[in-house]
Amino acid sequence: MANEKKVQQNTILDIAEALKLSPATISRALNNHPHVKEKTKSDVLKMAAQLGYRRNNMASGLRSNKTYTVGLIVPRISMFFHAEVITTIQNGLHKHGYNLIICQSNDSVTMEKELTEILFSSRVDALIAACTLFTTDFSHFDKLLENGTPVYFYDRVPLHDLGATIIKGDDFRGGYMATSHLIETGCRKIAHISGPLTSNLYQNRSSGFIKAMEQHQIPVNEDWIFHQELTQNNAREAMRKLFEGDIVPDGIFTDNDSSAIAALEYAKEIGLNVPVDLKIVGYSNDPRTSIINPSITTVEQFPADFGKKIVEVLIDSLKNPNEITKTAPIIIPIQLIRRMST
Amino acid sequence: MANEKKVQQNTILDIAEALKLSPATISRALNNHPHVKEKTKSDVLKMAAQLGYRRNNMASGLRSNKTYTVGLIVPRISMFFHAEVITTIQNGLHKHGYNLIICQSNDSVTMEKELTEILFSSRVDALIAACTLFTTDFSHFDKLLENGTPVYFYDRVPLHDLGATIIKGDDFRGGYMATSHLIETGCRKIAHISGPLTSNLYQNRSSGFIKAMEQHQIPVNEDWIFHQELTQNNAREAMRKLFEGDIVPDGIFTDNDSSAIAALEYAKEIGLNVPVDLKIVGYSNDPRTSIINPSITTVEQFPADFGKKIVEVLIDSLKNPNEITKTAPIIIPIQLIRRMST
DNA sequence: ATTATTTATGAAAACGTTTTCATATAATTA
DNA sequence: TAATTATATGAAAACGTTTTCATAAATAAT
Repeated sequence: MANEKKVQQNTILDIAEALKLSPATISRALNNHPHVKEKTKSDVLKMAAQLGYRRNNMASGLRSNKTYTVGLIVPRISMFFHAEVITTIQNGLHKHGYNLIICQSNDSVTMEKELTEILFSSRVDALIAACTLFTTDFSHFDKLLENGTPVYFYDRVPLHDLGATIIKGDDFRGGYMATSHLIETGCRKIAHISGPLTSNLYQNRSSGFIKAMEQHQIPVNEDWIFHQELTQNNAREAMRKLFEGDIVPDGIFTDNDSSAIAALEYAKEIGLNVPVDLKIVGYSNDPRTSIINPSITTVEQFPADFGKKIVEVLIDSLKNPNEITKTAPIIIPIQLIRRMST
Repeated sequence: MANEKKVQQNTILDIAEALKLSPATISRALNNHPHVKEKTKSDVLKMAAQLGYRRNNMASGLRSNKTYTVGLIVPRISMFFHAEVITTIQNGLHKHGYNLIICQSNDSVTMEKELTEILFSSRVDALIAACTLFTTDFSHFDKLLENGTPVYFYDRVPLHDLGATIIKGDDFRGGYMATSHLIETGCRKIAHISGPLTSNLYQNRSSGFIKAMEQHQIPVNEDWIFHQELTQNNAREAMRKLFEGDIVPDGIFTDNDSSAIAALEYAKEIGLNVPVDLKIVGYSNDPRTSIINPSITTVEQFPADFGKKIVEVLIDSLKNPNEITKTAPIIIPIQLIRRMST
């Protein structure tokens, strides 16, 4: 295909010539400018269709300084939560005529920085980011903010104010409810498998855990709180440690569902009966939690609500660029989904 | 944030002025052009960093007619197979300095057409597409091809030649192996839950199914082959029909894993023992198939191999745009993963 | 020392739009 | 009818690069 003769693309000048009009009028007609005759508009549209004209976004964006493109940086699109958020955002933006460039950081800070630079180079009209679990320095976003490009952080958000809009889940409440539920179903010896404390997510879920424990006057055993990357291997390792001691837990709250699944599988392997001997609560309502046997109690985060809210505030501030849009963090409520594991 | 004073971005002219050089030299230095002195290059790079300069991709792309951007259209990023392919492609392209714009068609033909137009407007250097199950008219890709933009179809590909490169799984062999496996484990009454015949995927998997049956001289019951959208509901509906008759199947081959899961759950609900009473084979090796009890035998498609191959041929043809790159369809091998359901 | 070649730089055009400013025509008002 | 206003269009500049062409400076060849 590459060696076939390339067909010259028609530009606005070709339409202008065909209709004996100036390029300015063509541009205005195509952009539905009020000061152009209806007859002219329809003529232009007809001719554009006939010539197979398609606007060159680079030329347009260069001149008008608007790209109608939003950048998105996400750790991994294959994570169920993010896939859902992205889908909602993309469909929402599409309705408003905006496109989305989706990038994955693979949870690497270096990659996140690089992608931010690239998206700035592309002059996206706005940037949405779910940061790496290890991002503590957010200065790579400064360039965008200085430039007046709105930035939206969701899920994994900066711990201090940057002048960006923040949309996050109610992680404290999630941790609190998950733990309270374990306590209410009879657990007294509860372990917590959590993620790195560099992330707001795990800080808050852990605080919720501790709050629930204290409120029910159950002593918190520091050795039973694990802050580590939430991989299946790490979860198994934690389980091994927990169950090699004299006193073993009767309840486990994990900060994601992969860990909950790993914990459940480990428990089954060592002959425990879940939920009789051990109860487990995960986080995120990953589709796997409802399929595994026993199904796992987890915390629903409503990713579609994240997406909807992001589109709402983003479109609002793109449509009214001069308004003061500094808002307090937006919190998306969570809900405990009770299943067979508790 | 939007109302803060916008900082004027530095351009190539600012660097030129600061160094008392012409913009042409700056451009050449930044692009590592051979005809520029080493000293000048390093001066320019230093000054660019100092001024926080970042190339404007629109200006650059407009002039040079290269965007270093590849478009991707996919039915849904949340499908495990596609998520894996995308991740591999993105990481691969990134290494070569290319960016990826990921778009979802939501399996809507209209959306697919619209996205194709938009990506053309953005003048992507290449387009990768996994089409809708219902795409039979591929003329919306013509524009790109006429323009000399290479197009790559993977997984769901056109049935006739378009002048684009095709990368697909060995669906015939997948269907054949899955069915043979059922037969070899003792099944004689085998049903097939397949997708719409508008897609090459299901045509080929079905052919593989029939071939295996015929080869083992097992009569094919047309009523036991379902061609419908592969939703969980449709799968349950098919199961209901299959098990309301006098003769019921002892083996089921479904063309995706969601259907296999639905079939398994239905079987459990009506009191069947899988794999004793009924054996089930799915397709795609979705993570859920290894978690469910019993785990489901399925066909691994090696999405990462798809991604790698696509990047390979794509980069090759972008680097040598004038070579004849017309290739025969590239077939990615599959592998049967045996699990507890058979 | 002169000419030819290589190396490094600059001036200016070009990419395809949008937008400002000016102006011609049509419609309205005095 | 003349003056004013509203409507519709065009000319030309602008956006920030890259690239062609020309040329100056440095080096090599005669």
